[in-house]
Amino acid sequence: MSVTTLHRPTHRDALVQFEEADERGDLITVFGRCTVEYEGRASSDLGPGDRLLILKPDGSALVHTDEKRTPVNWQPPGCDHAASVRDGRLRVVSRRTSPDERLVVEFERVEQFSAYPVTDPSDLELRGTEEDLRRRILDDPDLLEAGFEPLETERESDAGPMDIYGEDADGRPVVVELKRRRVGPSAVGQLRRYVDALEREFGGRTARGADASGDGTDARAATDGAATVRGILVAPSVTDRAAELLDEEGLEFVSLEPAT
Amino acid sequence: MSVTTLHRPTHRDALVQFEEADERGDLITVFGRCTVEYEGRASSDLGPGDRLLILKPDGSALVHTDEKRTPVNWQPPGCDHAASVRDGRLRVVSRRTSPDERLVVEFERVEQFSAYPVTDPSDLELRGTEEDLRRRILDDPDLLEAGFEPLETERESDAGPMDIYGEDADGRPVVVELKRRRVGPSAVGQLRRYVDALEREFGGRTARGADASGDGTDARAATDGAATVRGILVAPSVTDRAAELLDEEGLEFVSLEPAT
DNA sequence: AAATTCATGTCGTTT
DNA sequence: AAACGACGTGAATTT
Repeated sequence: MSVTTLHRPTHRDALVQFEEADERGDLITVFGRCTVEYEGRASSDLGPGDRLLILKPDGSALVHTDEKRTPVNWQPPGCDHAASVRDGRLRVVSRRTSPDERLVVEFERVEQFSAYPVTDPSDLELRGTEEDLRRRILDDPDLLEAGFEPLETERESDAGPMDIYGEDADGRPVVVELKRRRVGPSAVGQLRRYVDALEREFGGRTARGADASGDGTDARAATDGAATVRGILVAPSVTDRAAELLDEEGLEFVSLEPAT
Repeated sequence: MSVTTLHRPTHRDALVQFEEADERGDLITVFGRCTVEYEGRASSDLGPGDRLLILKPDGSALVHTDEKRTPVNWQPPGCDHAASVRDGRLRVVSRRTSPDERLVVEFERVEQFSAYPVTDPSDLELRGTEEDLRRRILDDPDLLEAGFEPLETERESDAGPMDIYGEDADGRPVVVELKRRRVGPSAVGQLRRYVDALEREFGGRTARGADASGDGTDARAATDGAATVRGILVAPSVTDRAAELLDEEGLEFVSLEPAT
């Protein structure tokens, strides 16, 4: 296991090492003054500057500047990397198809070329996800509200699969939408789509806007005879606008975090 | 301008170079066998493996494996990086506050340490964005439909700013929501929020669900006396589910791409 | 390959 | 600092 490094190599030398490292499946970095062109879903040009190019054996490419977590240009996994010397420059091209995308990095000078034999046997263990929040509720449904009974996760509907589907203490259907962090308007819209889909499915009418008092105790279910579906958004908190929307739509909110 | 590189340095030597590079504002890379811990908005653990750590002078940190465009662990810009030697390991900690987050990378062995004096005077020029799509329509409003007159961009409403606000040939208010790529259900929800907000503002009633024929020519505006707001989604294409939703909501779609 | 949704999303802009 | 939405979002999962 050894790292290959060239300092201020000729383009030709860098090219040779690139080919060998690519063959070995090494992770390659190239640092130097370069320009970058991208064409694909969008297109971009980047003038001369010093950047770090990273080529991974899985076919991804990253161009990093001195700022930002996000690369200034990149290519997702699945690309073919190729290098060549042309017009006195080291030219690296990373291509893929569907969608057709091409990234071209041209170095007028290479300050350093390195190749790393990367191996990573470990998997990331991540905690505090939406999945954890779901488990928390399924383990103790009363966290949502007393008497809640989860019946299904990822239950299918015309609007797609809902996070948790169940019934409340009165036997009314309940759709639960989970978010691991504070939510805005879009999460309310998402919950509403599920509630609407379920009410269409049950042949009931939407409660939307009808229960202006917001206490959720209107008697339509009795007078109307149709199932009134409750929608509950579960998240640590909501923004003001999302709270207004929830109110307008007759939807509910329960504050819960993924982990204790 | 020169790159500093150490091969298989002692932790002490790596530490010294880290301090100097950090002081200079260099971009630092460390490659070697390490473990990673993260705690903040979520938390994670990563067992031993060979990875490339990148520390940027803006305070961001990236831990890259041999796969993926996204780092396996990271810290956004604005963090303080610090290194130390402890228990025979080179320990790099990257911290920030609000939110409180901490990334700890411990190298049992450093294969290579490098420091790059990165400078990037160029700005990325990106084409094919939503902004380009907007300009296209404002330059030639007939692309949307004959007689459309844009009146305002980023017009404020209870539901937030809308992309384009204008009037059609009949003087009816029109909300336009732009997307640079194929859209799904959430874009429809977003457009609907703007339309609803505008109809509340105008004191009108929503057209939602009322115009089941979908031809948009119902006479409520006349019989009701209230302004009926039209909502038009502009994107290259829509998914089936999004098309159904548009239909249900009485909203419209126009196919347009950012660039010609 | 397309569709849908989560994400430690990140990033920019405005309040 | 919070809110809101775009992003060449990426990545996982299911159809």
